[in-house]
Amino acid sequence: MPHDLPKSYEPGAIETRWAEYWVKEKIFSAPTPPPGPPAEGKTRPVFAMLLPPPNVTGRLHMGHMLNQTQMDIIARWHRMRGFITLWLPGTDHASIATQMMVERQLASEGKKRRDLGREKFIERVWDWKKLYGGAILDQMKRLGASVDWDREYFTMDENLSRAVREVFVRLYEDGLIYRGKYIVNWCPRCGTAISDLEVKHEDFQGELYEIRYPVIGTEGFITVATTRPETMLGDTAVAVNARDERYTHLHGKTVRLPLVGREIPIIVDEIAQPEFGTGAVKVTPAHDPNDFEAGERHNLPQIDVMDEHANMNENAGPSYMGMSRLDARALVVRDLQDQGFLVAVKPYAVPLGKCERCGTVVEPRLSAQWFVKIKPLAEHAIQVVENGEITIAPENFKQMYLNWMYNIHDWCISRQLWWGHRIPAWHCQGCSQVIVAREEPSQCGCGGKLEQDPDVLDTWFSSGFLPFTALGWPEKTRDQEVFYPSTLLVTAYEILFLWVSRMIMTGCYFMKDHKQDPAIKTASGWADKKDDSVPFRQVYIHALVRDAERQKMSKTKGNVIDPLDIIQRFGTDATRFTLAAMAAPGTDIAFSESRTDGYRAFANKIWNAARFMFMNVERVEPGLLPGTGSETQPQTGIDGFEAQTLEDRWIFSHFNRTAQEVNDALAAYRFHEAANRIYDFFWSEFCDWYIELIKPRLLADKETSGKACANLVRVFEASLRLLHPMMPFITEEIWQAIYEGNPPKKSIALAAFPQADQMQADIAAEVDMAILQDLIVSVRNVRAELKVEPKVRVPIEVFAHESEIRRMIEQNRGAVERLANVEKITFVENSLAKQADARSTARFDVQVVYERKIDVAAECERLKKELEKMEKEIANGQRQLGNEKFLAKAPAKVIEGLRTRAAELVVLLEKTKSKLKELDC
RNA sequence: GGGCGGUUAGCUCAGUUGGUUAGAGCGCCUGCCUUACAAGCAGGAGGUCGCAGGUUCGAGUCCUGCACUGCCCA
Repeated sequence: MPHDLPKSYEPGAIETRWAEYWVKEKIFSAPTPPPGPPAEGKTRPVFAMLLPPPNVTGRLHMGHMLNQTQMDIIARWHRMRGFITLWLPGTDHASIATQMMVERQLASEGKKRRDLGREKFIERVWDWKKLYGGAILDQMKRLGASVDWDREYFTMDENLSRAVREVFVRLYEDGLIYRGKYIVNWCPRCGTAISDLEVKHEDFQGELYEIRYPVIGTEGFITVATTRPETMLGDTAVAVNARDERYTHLHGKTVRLPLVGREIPIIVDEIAQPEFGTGAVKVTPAHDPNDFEAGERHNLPQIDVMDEHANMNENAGPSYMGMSRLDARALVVRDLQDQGFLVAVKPYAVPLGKCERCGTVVEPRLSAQWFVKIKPLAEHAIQVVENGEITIAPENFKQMYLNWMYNIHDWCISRQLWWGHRIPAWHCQGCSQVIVAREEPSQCGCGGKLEQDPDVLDTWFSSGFLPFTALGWPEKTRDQEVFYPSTLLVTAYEILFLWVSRMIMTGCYFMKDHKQDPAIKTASGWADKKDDSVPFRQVYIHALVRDAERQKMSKTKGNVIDPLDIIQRFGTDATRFTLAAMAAPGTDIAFSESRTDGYRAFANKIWNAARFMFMNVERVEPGLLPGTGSETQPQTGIDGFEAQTLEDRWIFSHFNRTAQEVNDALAAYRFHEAANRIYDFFWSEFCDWYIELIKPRLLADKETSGKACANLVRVFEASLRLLHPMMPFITEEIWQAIYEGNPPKKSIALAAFPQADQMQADIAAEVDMAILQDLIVSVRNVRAELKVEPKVRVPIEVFAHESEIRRMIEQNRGAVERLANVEKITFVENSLAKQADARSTARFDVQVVYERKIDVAAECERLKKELEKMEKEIANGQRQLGNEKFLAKAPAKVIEGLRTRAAELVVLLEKTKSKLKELDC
């Protein structure tokens, strides 16, 4: 890495180069530390994190990018602070999505999955996976995600499949998995059951139909209301509410089901809400989950009138058989009308459940499925969050989690698909016994032939165990002792129920007796945690990335922002920085390119500052290196930095303050604060002031320039380390260049993250510098107002309130002259406040000596505005300081601050007034 | 129906447990190619913090109500 950086900052070239380097050099591999005390003394703390496995069919989207950027920042930050950092990557097999991909491929060949047969089809899926499956992981590499590629897993790998089988069998043996015929969410297009969480609800403008059923033995009718008239063909009762007096006389009667002719009872059940519709509802146990439960309560028959494609079957009767749900609805309504049973059709907002995957309207369907009995698992999972063994941030998601957990339902885990973990259950063709086993049983006890259950398991089922299966479970491994529980899980709130809650439930269950290596646990800061069964100690929920108009991105809306496109245009560093800087906890991110553009400018600024640095190193002292700066252990300060001047002391103090704030912000997952703080430090402090202030020293004699240049390099190098987790690429590029390709570590990612130290704060330097900056800005301001030609150097007169301030300004007069374009500074003995074109602060007055007249009217207006503001503030201050209660109750610091300010304001007010008088306005 | 959020500068958003003068980026206006950077530099304008009450010595921040708006669950 030579010092001569290209003139323009081109992120593309440097980013792909380092992304490849990190992978090739295995910078992020985390070898498992052996048991027992470490050879080199202290036990290193551990930071472990599981990458939420992207779907193997997936392509990187903004959500991934935000998620991974945040994880990467936290991972790199820990690694640089000396933690053994394991970030474990992998992909999940995504049963439905992957199967759909391959089916689509087959369709283009004019084939169907059943033509191939199960075995051949699965072979095709594996072929597909090998060819296209890893795409998203390659995209991750472009992001610089610092995962341990050596440990990459795929949820269908042999060892993970075995673990899933083990889990299933144990849960079954423990009575937590059962099989039964229940109403499930059925997707007629995918041809499989799906879980509650995979159904997305939305309201749709439809109709509420009122249908009258003749009451047997009377001339009367009972009118029911329904949004799904076609299901009446499967009705087995009509329900009314006990407290609904309108129907009391009908209790115990039966009705004749129109179109079908079946005699069905009127039942009394809470399912009928007097306020809804007519107060009476039809009961269709085979086609509605609530009706199903009512049917159980009243022992009603279940008549399934549809097939797996949601077409009407023979139970629907010959007139409707073979029709789709919607066609049947139309015909049923027409027939009801023709036969005089239709009372009314009213517009109604119908809630519809749609398949998350394909958008087809879900059909509640009666079928035999496998379920997890969830309540027993939920108990512990509620406990560990309630008692803080797992923390969820931001806090409001904790409540969301708990609410959901309190109301959790059993989980349907079987899917009628081919691709996935096949359920390890065998059905005897002879005695219909079900055998659940780890290995395929040879035959049933009755001697009958066994057939394996055709269904596979929900993909989330297997993902739910990853925290321990990815660490070698069911074997007891050293990896588990070291890395379980993991430290942190970062994810979007959408995944909170789908995945996070399930990991907590299963982790707590299967790792109940697990103990983390106590030395590592203590070193990592978790000594106070009692429960090592949890899959992670902390959960951080991040926001959603929306488009610039705050719309949720969706393919159908066509407003999807492709992160790779943004990266292409602005660079990964700028894109990452945008996401970090906008990621205030709890608010969604409206991604705006203008921000990214701004952060590319920031990267460019860093680039050019580096060029400036190298230019000087080459001229002043080629071969100059910073202090080592690269111990594995965190270090404070800037190695080798020797403060010579005010600006040296100032930048050193500010660097320390920045390090403090960045560390604090990251510890609290306040990414935007960390990002903004670094941005401000690097640009507004380091570039705008420090570099400008040391320029003369860089051009001075050899000794002075050598020292100045060394300090410049040292602050720069330390700043790069501070920035590295946010902008890994540009910092690596420049850092490597500083060491001319021979750095003390293979990567800046392995160097030490700057730590703060109270002792390095230099308040005196900060105060002096603030005054100096104030003076320079004042002069620039007056120059602009007087319309002094930019190139003209002008003399100024300065009155300092205190001799120390005067001395300080004298010592730094060169800075004032250079940065404010001043010819000469003359100190005067009396206040200049009366001078109309002077600028005043509580510590000094400054006047530019220039004959050009000021714009009196404009100046008057400005001063009046200022005066008004001051008076308001003074009044405010006086009111407070004159208030006994305020003095009694407010903290001393606030009172003192207010008094200091009040004194300043008195001075300023006088000065402003005298100027106004002088101007005669 | 139940629950959770949001409303601050033209735009996008910060503002930690109430505490001195409410901030940033982009945009806008004025002037500069000052040899690191025009992806830049210097200066500037712009806000009764959604509305109405309340608590407090003190409210953008806490409480109540209202309006608009987004999301989750059923």
